Amino acid sequence: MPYRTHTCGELGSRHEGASVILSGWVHKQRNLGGLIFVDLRDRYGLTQIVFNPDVTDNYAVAESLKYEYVIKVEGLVGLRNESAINTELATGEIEIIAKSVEILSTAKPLPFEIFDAHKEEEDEDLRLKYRFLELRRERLKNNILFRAKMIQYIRQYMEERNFVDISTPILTVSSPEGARDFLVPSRIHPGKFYALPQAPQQYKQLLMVAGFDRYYQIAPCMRDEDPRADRSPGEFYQLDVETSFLEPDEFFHLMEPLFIELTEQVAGKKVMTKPFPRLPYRYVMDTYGVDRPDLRYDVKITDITDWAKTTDFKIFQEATALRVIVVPGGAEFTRQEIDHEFTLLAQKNQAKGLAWLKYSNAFEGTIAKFFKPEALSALQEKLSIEPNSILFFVADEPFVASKALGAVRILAAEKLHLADPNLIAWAWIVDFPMYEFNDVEQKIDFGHNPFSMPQGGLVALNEKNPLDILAYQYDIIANGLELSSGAVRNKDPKIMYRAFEIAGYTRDDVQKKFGHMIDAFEYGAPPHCGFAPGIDRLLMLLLGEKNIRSVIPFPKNQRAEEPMMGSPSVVDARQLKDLHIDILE
RNA sequence: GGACCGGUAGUUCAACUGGUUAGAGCACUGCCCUGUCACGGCAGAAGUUGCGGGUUCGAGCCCCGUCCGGUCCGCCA
Repeated sequence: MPYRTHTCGELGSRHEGASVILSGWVHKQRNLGGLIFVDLRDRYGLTQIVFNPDVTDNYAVAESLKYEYVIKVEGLVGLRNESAINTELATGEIEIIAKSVEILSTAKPLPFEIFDAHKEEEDEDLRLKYRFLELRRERLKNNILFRAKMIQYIRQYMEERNFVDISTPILTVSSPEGARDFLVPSRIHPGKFYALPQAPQQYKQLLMVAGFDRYYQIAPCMRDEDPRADRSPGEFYQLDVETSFLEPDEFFHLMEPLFIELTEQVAGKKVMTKPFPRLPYRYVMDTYGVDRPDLRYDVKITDITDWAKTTDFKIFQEATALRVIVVPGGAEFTRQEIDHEFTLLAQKNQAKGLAWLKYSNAFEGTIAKFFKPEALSALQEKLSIEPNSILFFVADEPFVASKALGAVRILAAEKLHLADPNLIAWAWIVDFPMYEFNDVEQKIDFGHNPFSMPQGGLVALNEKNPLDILAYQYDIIANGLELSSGAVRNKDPKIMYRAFEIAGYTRDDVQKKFGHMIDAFEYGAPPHCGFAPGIDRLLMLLLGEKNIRSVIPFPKNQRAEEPMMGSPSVVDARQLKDLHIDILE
């Protein structure tokens, strides 16, 4: 006898009278005394079972059922009476009139209920410890199913475009740049360590040298860094992509439809702007104060330093720069919110203060009296302010003003719900600076990826101020999330040596750390570029989840532990001895 | 490494300005109920208020320390 002839999600009125067998979990039960209803659940759905002492051979077993028992039910598909139809349920037109029931597995009382529609979330550590139970819940289950569907869609997209799926090593070598490595001790080589890959960056470039031309991989990446709400602790997956013989423009054209299709067809949401805008890094930093702005709402930072000079308000007049954002609908913010939330936030971002004016029919606010009517009407003309708006001003260094207003912009949008949850505003951020100044160490560092090609090549490196050199480096962003950075790679040994030299590395350093890469580039390296969007972040974006752990089947907690399996764990002395490791203390 | 918020029954939350025996929903146990679908009704069990110390006539509440969790900063080429 089979365990089931159908799943719990597929039976309907067309099956009336059929003899069926279903297996699944007892999701809900309603014992009316002499008649028992059970909602039987599997991953496909819910089906109502009716146990009736006149029909069910072993009714006593039905009476003993508890939540989350696994049972097998044999019975007939019956049409429900008109009044008993449940329109909320896919199988709500029918029910199974049970002839017999068998308990396949019992269940202890649960640490939390699976049916959670009306409850708040339990402590996350508890949910992680019983993740196998939380995965039975509708929302998490659907997220994991969506994850599989999205990955399948991506693979199909890539395969159709001649990309080759290639696995790169998990046990690899420690890289001196970037994040902290997870290390794996070697038994055969005392005192030596493998490192888990932070990303298959170097391998994918070597694959381009090998001639594979279009590579992709759903690649596991491991980094020993502290987590965030949008950053998975320890490990995460990237859609790792690299292509040869494509200009950045061609690369964007090749990949952009994937994100449009994922948005529209897989997630059922709307794309804000097609084709995706390409915004230079300097522009977005000035205009939005961050390098991954949420573009769903049209609130921009405007520089009004020229206007400030014409006023009599000293703080504005004497400022290096004055910048402003106009938030439509912001006139409703209270003094409490302005003083204790917005101002504090601006100060946390290094601004000395935050000035504000409300505008309805006229300008209002504590600083309004400092301005002549002509100055205010000039401001209105410049900014075309709609009634019921609030203006936030920061007078400071230009960069500080934009950064502080960028944070204020995000908070204001959250409070006013300016961002449409069904809209995804994709954009490419381009022209990242090749280098940036490290204030702490007082030296020039690579801005992002040291393997990026500088714009202008060797000439730019030799002749321009390093801080003015741009890289062929781009990010893809959406709704305030950075999905990926990417770049045209530097494949010219001469340019590499020079690029590293500017960041303070000697020829010897480069030879030691990246000698194998340079060596490879000396045997025929095609021009190549790529990127690596985070799978988990992509899911957060498409599902509208705020926490990255709700799109990962078995995530780690903030201390990088997995409470269910108990990792990381102590190991046997014997294992340590094999690995030539002594634990200090 | 740092900042902020939190920790009360299995679980989600209450408990007034420090005041008698720490309450409620769901879950759990027992009984009743033949058309429920968040079934209903009656009864019951369930607590070292994270832990340690202090202030007080009296602490879930105030203070100090500590542990744990979440969010953020640092960090994440």
